[in-house]
Amino acid sequence: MTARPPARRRVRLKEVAKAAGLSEGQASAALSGYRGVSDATRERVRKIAADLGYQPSEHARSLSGRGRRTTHRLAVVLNAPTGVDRETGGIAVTPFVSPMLEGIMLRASELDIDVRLVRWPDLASGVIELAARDGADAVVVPSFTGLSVDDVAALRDSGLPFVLLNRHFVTDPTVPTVIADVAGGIVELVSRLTAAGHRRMALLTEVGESSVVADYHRGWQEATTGHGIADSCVATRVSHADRAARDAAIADLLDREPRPTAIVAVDEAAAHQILAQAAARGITVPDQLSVVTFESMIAPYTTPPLSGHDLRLSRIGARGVERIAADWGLVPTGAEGTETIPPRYVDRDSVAPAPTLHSPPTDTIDPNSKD
Amino acid sequence: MTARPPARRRVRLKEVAKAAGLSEGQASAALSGYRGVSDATRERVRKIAADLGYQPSEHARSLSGRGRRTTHRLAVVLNAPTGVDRETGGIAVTPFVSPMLEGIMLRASELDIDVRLVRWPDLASGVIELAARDGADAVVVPSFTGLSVDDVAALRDSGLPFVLLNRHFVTDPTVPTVIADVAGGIVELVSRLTAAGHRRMALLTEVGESSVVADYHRGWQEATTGHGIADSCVATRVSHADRAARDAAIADLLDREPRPTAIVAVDEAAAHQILAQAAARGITVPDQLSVVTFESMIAPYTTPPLSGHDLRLSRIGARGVERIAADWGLVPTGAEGTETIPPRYVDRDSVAPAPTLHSPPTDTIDPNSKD
DNA sequence: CTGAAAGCGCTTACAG
DNA sequence: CTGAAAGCGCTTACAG
Repeated sequence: MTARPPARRRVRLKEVAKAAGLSEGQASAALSGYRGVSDATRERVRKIAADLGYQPSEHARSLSGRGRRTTHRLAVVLNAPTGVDRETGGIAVTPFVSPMLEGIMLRASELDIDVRLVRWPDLASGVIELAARDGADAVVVPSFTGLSVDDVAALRDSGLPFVLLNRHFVTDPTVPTVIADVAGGIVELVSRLTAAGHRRMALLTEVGESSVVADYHRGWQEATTGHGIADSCVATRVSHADRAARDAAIADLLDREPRPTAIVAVDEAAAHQILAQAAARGITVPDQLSVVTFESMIAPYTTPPLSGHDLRLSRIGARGVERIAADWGLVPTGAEGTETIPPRYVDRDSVAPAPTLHSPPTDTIDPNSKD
Repeated sequence: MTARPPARRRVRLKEVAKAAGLSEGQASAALSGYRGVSDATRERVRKIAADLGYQPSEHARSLSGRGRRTTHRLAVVLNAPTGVDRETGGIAVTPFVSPMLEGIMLRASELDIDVRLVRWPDLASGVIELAARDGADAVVVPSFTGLSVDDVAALRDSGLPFVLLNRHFVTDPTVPTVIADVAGGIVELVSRLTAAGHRRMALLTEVGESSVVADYHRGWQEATTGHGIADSCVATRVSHADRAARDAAIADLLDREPRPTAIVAVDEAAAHQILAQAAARGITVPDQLSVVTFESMIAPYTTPPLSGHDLRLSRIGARGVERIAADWGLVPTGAEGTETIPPRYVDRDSVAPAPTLHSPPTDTIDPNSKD
């Protein structure tokens, strides 16, 4: 049991009104209503309320009136399989969701918004239930991999404002969403690497139907084709949950002949594994191999530190909250439909110009190699 | 603007009652009241409510009755200086608070509890205000470094259940709190290192008045004294925010003669810095120097991977929520007062038996050294 | 076991 | 600009 003394009696509006010699309606208007009240009395009532320590009940407030400005409640819907946390014994959040959630919480805090995490196997009916019982005033859905257009329709039907995070529909750009511009990031990255002389590159992403993963591949396709190096580049999908499979895919990449001179691993743990396997093979990074990632939690601490794009996921979470807040009139209205946050490239130490030798180590060096 | 169709009219209790041919009071009792209702009608009303899609209003629920079981709102109070997040432009959460917050969110989600982050320079008045306006039903305070006994008194006065995380008062063990048993962790660690032959050890902690830091030093004092090696051990406090100072302190530790054979750096970024400086000096880890940390986010990815105690901060957050939930009758009552979560030691690769040479490298080896 | 009423703490038409 | 009343959607005494 935690400490709990007798709760102090709360000050009600009635008492404030009485102290001010006014009716409740008057006091209410003076304090928060839009009804005309003379500045003098308004000021007087404010003062009295403050002195008495009056705090309006949020429940009464939202029950009366037609949903006046009160505290807003935001539901953050997590999709089912995020893994079990052995610490809490409950659900755990993935490395991708974690920073988004932090951005959500922080921005919500600044805007006085309550947040509730909810977990529904069935998003559609769940959200409608939430809406019906005052359980939430809006919904934000981070990284809902399996989200379908039907789910979005149900979301619309619920009447609740909503926004999708890191999930979008190319077929319907009007769906409110905030995503990282990973396609743009990949395009920029391929240009950067190409400029540094790289021709043989590899992309390693997650399997699954995620729209974000699709973006990586779309950007990759565009960029490598644009630079005329599509034939010497390879894009691999692997399940990061299956460590053995992931490590085998990495080994395969490293043992290829000719070996890629640059590998882009979206997942930073995979990038770390590339560093480890490269070290085991005597391949030096970045001299013989450049490695880039799209995460930035452990990147500064690997050997060498991993260069990469920071997806700014906490910013995405924060922007999601702002989109909702704009609907509520809490902040100025900004973007509509699909909104894109550009990733930010951070150069650490794992990227260097392509090695001039482009064949297996046994070959001689050809300094004039152009492929 | 996000999508927002005309909100569907909600089903009210009155309509359920009418459909069932009962009064509102009857229907209410059948659905949720403790008042006697025949099983037959209860079942019938339930069915009708479900068919109609009835969802009780949480606002009405908590406004009427005397605070019946409805959704609970938990305020998480963050202390002021947690740093500014350049991503969100708002406050950011420290590496210590982040996992606690995640544990809180996750466990709260499972128990259907809303969470709101609040940030108050003045904890006491803030909490009282929260309580008065229905802004929260309980408060959890993670890592409130500057928390005083006066603040705790104010917390008690608010009438809200509360729990402190990672902060305790030895002078008053009845204050509800959940902390990591860092003193116990240090004692265990010193025993482990002593058994591995280490005699010259160093502890690196944060400056400041934190009760947790005090625990580290208490455990260190106890353990090194108990093993009779207090004279050859050193405990250093440094501000981790001041990188230059931190790095200088680490350099000082590494350049000492004789050099410590084991360094315990609570902060893992500091431990990483030790690895980096050791590598620069040609000191091999773990052969010539063992390094241990008390965090575990980047630890698996450094070179070599850092051994260390996992403080299980997300578990601490989850337990904090459970303590509150027990107050609300949501879960069975458990611990009272100060509750301790033992850290878990994870051996990676940065710890080895002490090197037999105990003098500067220029000396000869004395295999019989007993210090 | 059941009906009809009062009331939770506010806000907002509706009259003056 | 101001008073007095109605009502938000529920629950809980209070009578039968």
